[in-house]
Amino acid sequence: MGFDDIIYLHLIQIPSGHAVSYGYLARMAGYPNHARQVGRVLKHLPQDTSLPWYRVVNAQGKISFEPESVKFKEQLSRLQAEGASIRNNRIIKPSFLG
DNA sequence: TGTGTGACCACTG
DNA sequence: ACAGTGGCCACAC
Repeated sequence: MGFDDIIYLHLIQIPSGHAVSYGYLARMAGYPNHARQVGRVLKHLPQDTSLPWYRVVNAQGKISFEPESVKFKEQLSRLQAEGASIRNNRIIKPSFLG
């Protein structure tokens, strides 16, 4: 079980309609200070993955893609489709940030 | 071995 | 609220 696998296991625990931060997911998996590595893992997921990568945002509650990018729009629409509460480009509750 | 990079974060002014 | 800064850690050259 490598770091990536641990992250996957915790990633799939995030309930629909919720979002967590990279740092929260890292701590959740037992790796404090590894927020950047979580970002690296998600970046390398295949395009057709079934994992809920879009439920991970940064500690400010914002999507970590350029607002005009395709990925940004996909993440936003997926979150909206699940009923995540979003105000002013920020993911609000229900979510676990920090 | 050294260096630059990044889907990050906390702190500061 | 926002930008700058320093810290963080794995990975690719």
